[in-house]
Amino acid sequence: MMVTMTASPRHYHHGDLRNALIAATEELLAERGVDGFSLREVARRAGVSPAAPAHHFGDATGLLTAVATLGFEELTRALREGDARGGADPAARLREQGVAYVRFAVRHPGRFGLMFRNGINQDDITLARCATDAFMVLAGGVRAGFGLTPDEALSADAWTALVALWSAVHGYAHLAIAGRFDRLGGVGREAFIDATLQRSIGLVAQAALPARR
Amino acid sequence: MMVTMTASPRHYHHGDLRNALIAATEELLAERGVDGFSLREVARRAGVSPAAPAHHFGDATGLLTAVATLGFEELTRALREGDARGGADPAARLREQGVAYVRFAVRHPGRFGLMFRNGINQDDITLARCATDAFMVLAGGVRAGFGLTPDEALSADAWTALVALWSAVHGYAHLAIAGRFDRLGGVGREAFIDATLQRSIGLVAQAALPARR
DNA sequence: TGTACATCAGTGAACGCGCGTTCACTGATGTAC
DNA sequence: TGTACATCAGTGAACGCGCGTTCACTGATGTAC
Repeated sequence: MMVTMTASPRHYHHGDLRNALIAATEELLAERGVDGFSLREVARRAGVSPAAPAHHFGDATGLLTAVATLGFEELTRALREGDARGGADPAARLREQGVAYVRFAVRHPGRFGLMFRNGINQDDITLARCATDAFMVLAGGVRAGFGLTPDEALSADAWTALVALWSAVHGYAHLAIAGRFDRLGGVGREAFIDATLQRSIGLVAQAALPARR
Repeated sequence: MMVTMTASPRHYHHGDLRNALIAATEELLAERGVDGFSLREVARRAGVSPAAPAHHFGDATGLLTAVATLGFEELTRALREGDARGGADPAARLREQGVAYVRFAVRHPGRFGLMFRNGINQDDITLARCATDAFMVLAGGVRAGFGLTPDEALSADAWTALVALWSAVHGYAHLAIAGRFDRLGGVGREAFIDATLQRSIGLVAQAALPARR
C-alpha cells in the first residue's frame, strides 16, 4: 500500500512532507525491515524528489532517528496502558507491561529493530529522552513492586528484577521476530505466543518481585 | 589485525582459502558488525580477488550461512560447558548455561547478530541442524529440571520455563550488545554485567524450575 | 486592497562510490599410463 | 620414472545497480508597505 497524502498536483509545497516521509519510512520498515530502508525509496513512496528529505532531516540518519524517537514514544504509551491494565497487583502490572512490550515489538518489527540498532543517532537528545522515558515506566513498575519511592535508589534485588524482566521481554520479542518460535511446540507463531507469552513473562514478573506481605 | 594465513607468494592455490575466508568474515563481523560485512572486503582481507569467494561459497549468503553455522556449533559447545559447570543442581546448570549464552554473544556480537538475522539461508540443512542442537542443550537442561526423559513431551510448565529462560538470556545479550547497559547503575557495561548477569539469569532459572523435593 | 519581494520548500540532473556477480582466462596440481 | 592432460582454484577486468548527497535552480507563499 502506497502512502498518498494528497491528490493535489503535488508540485512544490507538499504541505506535510515531514510527516509523509515519516509515514513512508514506517511503511517501508514494516514491509522490508531495517535492512530494506533507503532514503530514495522513501522519497519515491512519498512522491517526492530524492533530495527532498535532506531539507527536513539533514540526512538519512536524521530521518531514522526521528522515526525511532516516535517509536519510543509509542512504546512508552503501550507500557503505561499495560501498567494500568495490571490493576493493583504489582506483579500483574509488571507482567502486563511486559506483554505490551512484546506486542508492540511483534506488531512493528521494523520500527522495533530500528530503535535498538546502529544507524540512528544515539546522541540525539530527544531520542535519548524518549528512550529513557520508556525505560522509566518499566523501572517504575519495579519500584512499585519493591515499595520504593521515585527518589530512592534501586536495591541490588530491584536491579536484578528490572534487568531480568527487561531482558525477558526484549529477548522474547527478538526471538519471535527472528522466527524462532515459528515451528516450536508443533504450532505456528501466533499460537505459540498465545500459549507462552503471558505465562513466561508472568513467571519472571512474579519471581522478580519480593513476596507480598 | 589482518588475517595472513601464509607468507607464500599467494598466486593461485591459496591452500586453505575456504577457512581463510571464514576467518576474515569473523574478523570483519567483530570489527564492524553484520552491517559492515561485504564480500569484497572479505576477499581483500584474505588477499584474494573479489571473485574468489564465489568459488567456495556460491555467493555472499553462502559464506554468511557457513559462518553462522560455525557460530551455532560454538554456542552449543559453550552451553554444554556451562551445563557441566553447573554441577548437580538443575537450576545452577540452567543458570550457567544462560551465563555462557550471554558471554558467547557479548564476546562475538557480530557473529551472534548474524546467527539470528536475515541474510543467511535459513533453509540450509546444516545450519538448521546446528541451530537445533544448541536449542536442544537448553531444552535438555529444562528437561532435567522437570525430571523428563528425552522422549517425553514438554509439559506446559516446562515450555514456560524454556521460553522464559531463552528469552531472558537472549534479551540480556541483545541489550548488552546494543549498549543499553553502558550507563545503568552509574557503572560501565562490564561492571554492570558482572553485577547483574548471574543474579538475574539465576533468578529466572530458579523460578522456572519446580521446587526440589 | 494591491503590489514587491524575501523566504520557504521543493525539483531533477549529476556526482562518485562500493557493491555482488559475470566472464574468459590461466597457472598449479595430481593422476593415468 | 617421465610425460600428457584433465581438473581444480584462482585472476582481474568489466558489467550494471542503487545508493546518499550536492548543486544550481524555481515555483509558491506570505508579509511589509
